[in-house]
This record gives sequence, structure tokens and C-alpha cells, in this order.
Amino acid sequence: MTLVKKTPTIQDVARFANVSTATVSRALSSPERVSEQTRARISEAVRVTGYTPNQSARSLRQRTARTILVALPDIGNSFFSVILDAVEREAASRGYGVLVANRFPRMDSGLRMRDYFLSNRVDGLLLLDGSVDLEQLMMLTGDPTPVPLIVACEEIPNAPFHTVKTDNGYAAERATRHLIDLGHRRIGHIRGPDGNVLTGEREQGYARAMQAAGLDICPEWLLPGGFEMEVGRAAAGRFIAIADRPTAIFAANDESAIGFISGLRQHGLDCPGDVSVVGFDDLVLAAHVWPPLTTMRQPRAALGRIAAGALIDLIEGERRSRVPMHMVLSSEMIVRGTTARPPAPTAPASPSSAQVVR
Amino acid sequence: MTLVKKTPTIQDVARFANVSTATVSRALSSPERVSEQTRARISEAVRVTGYTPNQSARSLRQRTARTILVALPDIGNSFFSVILDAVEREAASRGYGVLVANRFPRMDSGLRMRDYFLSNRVDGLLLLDGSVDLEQLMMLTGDPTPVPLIVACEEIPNAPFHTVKTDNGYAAERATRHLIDLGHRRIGHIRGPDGNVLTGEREQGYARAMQAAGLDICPEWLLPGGFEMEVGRAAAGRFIAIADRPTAIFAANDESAIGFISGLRQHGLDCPGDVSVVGFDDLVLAAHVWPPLTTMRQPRAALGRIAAGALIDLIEGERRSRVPMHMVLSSEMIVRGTTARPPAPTAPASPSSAQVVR
DNA sequence: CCGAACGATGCAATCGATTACACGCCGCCA
DNA sequence: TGGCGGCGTGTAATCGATTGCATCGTTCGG
Repeated sequence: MTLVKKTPTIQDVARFANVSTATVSRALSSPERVSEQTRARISEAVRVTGYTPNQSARSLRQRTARTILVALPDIGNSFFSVILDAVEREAASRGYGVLVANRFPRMDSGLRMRDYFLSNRVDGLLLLDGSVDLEQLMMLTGDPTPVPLIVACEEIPNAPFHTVKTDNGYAAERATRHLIDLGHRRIGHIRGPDGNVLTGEREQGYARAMQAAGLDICPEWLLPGGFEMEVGRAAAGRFIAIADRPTAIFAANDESAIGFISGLRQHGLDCPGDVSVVGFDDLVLAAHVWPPLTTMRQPRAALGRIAAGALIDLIEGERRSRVPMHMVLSSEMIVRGTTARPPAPTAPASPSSAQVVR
Repeated sequence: MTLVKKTPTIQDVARFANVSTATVSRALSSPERVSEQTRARISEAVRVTGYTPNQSARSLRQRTARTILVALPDIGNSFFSVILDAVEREAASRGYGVLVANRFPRMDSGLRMRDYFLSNRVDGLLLLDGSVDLEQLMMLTGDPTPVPLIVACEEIPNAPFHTVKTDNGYAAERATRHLIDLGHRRIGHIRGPDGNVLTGEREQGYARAMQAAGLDICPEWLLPGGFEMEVGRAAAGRFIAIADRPTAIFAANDESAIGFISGLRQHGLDCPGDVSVVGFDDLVLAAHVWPPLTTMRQPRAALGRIAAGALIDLIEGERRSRVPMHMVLSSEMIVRGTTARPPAPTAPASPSSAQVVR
């Protein structure tokens, strides 16, 4: 008895309203082209039947999916997931769905992405990861099927893509200057992962600030790094072995900063008593560790929102401007509890030490 | 000159291989039904033309989208994003895409979800949030269009849905017992948010452990809570005002535990010196705060993987078993640095104090 | 030697919406 | 009054893949 009622189609609506399907379609997509009365009859019919347009049919005909693909290296990392949050919200507000592709560079990346596009499941790509294969990407975006693409957070060197990112270099400079202003003279740096663009940008910002203040950088102070806590903790091990230790560290991101601080503690050093630390990102976490972390805040929500918005603009206006656009958002210095004046020297620096204060 | 080459269709492949489109389709979806040679010619043709099936067309015809919708309250929260990670991986491995709907309960939830289904964009729903409107959900899943649905992590009381979750009650019991075994007798609890199922389950587990050990619970020790760090910090304020303070706290999740510890510190109390704390979840963060947090690990990756797998099973075998299935994963006790023996009493407890050790 | 059965393939309908084109009607202007 | 230009609507083609049914050989059992 209980017949499975089929989901209503545009045909049902048309029949109910006594018009053709063409008219129903028009009434829904460009209401001004349909007379007042018909429009009323149709919206009544839609209401009664409970009609929802079938997206597959629409996609097939119009060759659009109203969906964007967000490719990221690690959703599990809250740095990215906060961005994803903003992206999803912006996309939803413009009627777009968000498909996620996680662990992007590792898998068959290029292939899977190509599939998504060629199979018409997505209209554009938001790339939150600079470490992808440029070749494949170009193949995808270049002729004969140029694809709307925006790279956010990172940047692919020498690649002609639109980007949205923060002012990494300048932010690193400010972070370092903050330490200098507190009176630190020997300031070290925990680098980002090798091969990442951001690593270079932040390190250079750090170097510029040091140079501007007339401070030299001892090579030992550049600790090999990465973006994970473990790496920061390991850096602490190296750090305590340095003969004439810096009194402050600028870490390339919050995770390594937090790992570093926890490593310091294991070795009996206190932050900020013995060593001041500045991070980068301002993860939610940063405010809640102890001591709360001084850091450069990346406006991640804004970044996600802007990137998603720009991508959808790109999709909808088919004008893929030839010259790539670069949007730069500014970071904000957040001073909390991990930075303080340097400890008073307990003994004069040994004369053989390499570091210099000019 | 530069003609825009169209993306290849099944027609192109058929032409190239000198067969009909039907044969191409069969060669791709059920190779055993096509002769060896034809299959070879076709795969060659696919290779040459660079053909990828158009998903919209396929969806339209087969009424499936090969996509699942994951609804969650907050992607930005790493608790969820780690699950999402696993979900995405499992789904991808089975050829499914993952659409995300964030801040789920707040928005037009029911509506948006209905749209996703009715418009044939998704085949099933993975709900990581128990606080949704049951009515709307039933409307969606009930006849005439039953929809594959799995609720993970939480559970909707009295709703006939399949669920995948951890053994919250038992886990809470074990966490509490751990404190008891260390010698604590006055043990408090920071509750989860009001109205959340998990809040009750964890609180009851705590109560059971106390009762089993013959310990009474003073109402004051039940701190109003929530799942955010702020809440934990606030609880610390209440905590220090208690006349005869507990020597240990079982917090309903890691965030509130961490916030609580940081609040303790502000009030001059040490963890675990003065107060031991156990959390719940084992966020990545938990291992990296100071002191590293003792907690009950929820197997989040497994949970995501299993939930996604079960959902896809549900989608593919159309057998929506009438009786809802409940999968329970077991948690794991992770002992780190926030729990220790209770401090030696500095003075005999005042005789008027309310707490009791029987 | 005949017909059944089976394997391989083609034909054409189908999924549901969009849209180019055509048509009828009305009003306006010459 | 005839022609023209909108406006509102309908007809039917179209998007690309899947699939029920028909067809054509071949093989094999009786």
C-alpha cells in the first residue's frame, strides 16, 4: 500500500500549475520574465509539491556544480580547520557547497583533482597548500580548460596564480622587533620546514629586523625546524647546547613555539624568565597554554572568507584576468606572557663567545 | 586558431574505439561483460582521449551522487577536524566525496540538509552533532524518502538512528577510578554543557565510580561546565571558593580541563601538586600543555573511519535495517602529568566540613 | 540438424532541468 | 489598417551516461 512517493520534479510542478516546464524553470531562475499571476501559481505549486531542483540535472545542463574544492594538507590541524570554517561559511552564503580534499599533496593529488574537475563535480579550487606539483597544476589550469584557482596562505613560487596570504615577512620583522624593543640582543629563530615558501619569508623578516637594529646573527641561533610541536621540543635540545645562548627566540609558528617552551621546561629553563618566545599564527591554543603565548596573529577567518569569495567571483565572472592578483592581509601582534625583558646577566659574557653586540 | 577543445565524452571514446557508447559504459563499470579485445581497444581509447566520466550525468541517471554530507558543530575545533580527517580518507578510498556543513545546528539546518538530499547532491548524512532538531531530522529520514544517516560521537535521545560512539560512561568511570586509586577521596567534576547527552553519560560514570568506592559527592563539587576552555577557567574561580576543596577533578573534556588548570594557576594553585586533573578526549594539544594532561583518549580517527564506512555500507546496500545499530568504541586511559597522589593534609580537616570519607 | 542458450554488442529511452527558437497576442505608431 | 516590437509562454533539443531490450553469432545438447 505504502507506495514510495517519488521526489517531485519540475514536471510535477508544471502540471500542477498548468504551465510548461520551461515557464517553471524561468519563474525560478529569472522571475521578472514571468507574469505576476503565473509566478504566483507556480510558487504555490512549488510549495504544495515540495519541489527542489535536482542539482545533477542542472549541473549536467549548465556545466557547473555550485561546488568548490578545498585542498589542504591537514584538516586535523586547527590552523587549517579554522580557515575551512570561514570558507565553508562564505561559500554557503553564496549557495556553494564545499568539498574537501585532505592530505593533499600526498595522494594522487593531481589525478584526483583533475578527476574532480573533468567529472564536473567542482567549479573551482582553493589550494591551502603550496607544496603541490606545479606541473600538474599548470596542466590543470592551463588551456584548453582554464580552471578557477586561488592559492591561499602559501604561495607557489613562480606560478601565475591568484593568491591570498598574510604579510609574512613584515610580520616576522615586527615579531623580532618586539623582542629587540624588550632589550634582547641575542635572538634566535626556529625555522619552518625546509622547502616551504613561508620558511624563507619569515626568516628573512627576522633577519631584516636584526640587521635594522644592528644585531648580528650567529648561525648557531638558526634552529632547524618545522611546523610541529615535536620539532619545537627537539629544537630546545639543540638550544640548550649552544655555548652562548640567545635570550629570546622567534619561532616560525605557534606549534613549534609551544613545543620549544615545553622542551625548555624539561631542561630546567623557564619562559619568559630565562628565554622569551614569540610564535606565529595565534592558534586558539596559544591563549591557553601556560604561559599564554605572545604571537603574530594571522587573520585566518578573514583569509578564508576572502579567498572563498574571490574564488567564487572568479567562477561566476568568467573573466579570468590574465594577470594574477595578490592579496595581502596584515597580521597583528598579540603580546601575552611568553615575552619579557632579558634576564640580568649573572656573569660577564665569556670573552671568547662568538656573538656580538655592536 | 586556438579552438577550445571540449572535454571528452563517452561518445568520443566510443567513436575512437569503434563501438557504441553502451559498450564503453559497460567496459568501464563491469569489464567482465565485454570481450577481451574490445576492452583493450576501449581502454586505449580512454587513455588517448583522456576521458573522465561526467559525474553529473551519472548522478542524474543513477540517482546517486557518490558524496556524503558531514554535518558538524565546529570544524575549527580540532576535536571534530581530526574526525573529519578520518572520514574524508575513508570516503575517498571508497570513491566518495565529502561535503561539509559547518555550524550545523545554528543555521537553517533542516532546510539546508533537506535541500542537499532532495537536490540529489548527497547520498547520506554523517551527523557529528547531537543537538539537532529531531522533528526535522525525522521528516528527512522517515518515509517516503528514507535517508542513510549515522550519528557519530553523540547521540540523539530516543531517536532510531544508527550511532557510532565511545563508551563515555565507562570511560568516565575509569577516569574517576584512576583518581581514587591515587588516593583521592574528595573528587569533583566539571560538567559538560547542559542539554548535551554526553554530559549526563560522563557525569553518571563519575558518580558510579564514586559510589562503587563508597565515596560521597558533595553538590558543591559539581561545577557547571561546558566544552570550552573559558568555561574551565571560570570553573576554577568557583572551585577555589569551595570551603573544603576537592583534591582532584574529573573534567568532562580536555578543553575545560586545560582551562581549569590555567585558572588554578592564576589563583596560585598548582596542578598536580595541589589538585589533580583528568580530562577527556585526548586532543593533540593534551600532550603538549604543561603539565601534559592525563586524559581518556577517544579513538577519534577510528571513530571517523568506522562511521564513514558504515554510512557508505548503508548507502550501497540499500538494506536500511529497521533496527538501529549502535557501535561503541572503547576509550583508553592516558596517564600523563596532571594526576598525582593527593597533597598530605597540612592540618586536620575542620570538623564542621561537609565532605565525608566513610 | 534444429533450437535453445549464451555471450557480445548495438539501439534508443531515460534521468530532470535549461534554453534556443518559435508563436501568439497586444499595443503603438505611421 | 498594417506592420513592428515586446512580452509571455510553449515546443523540443540538449547536456552525458546508464540500461532494458533487441539482435546476431556461436556453441552445444538432444
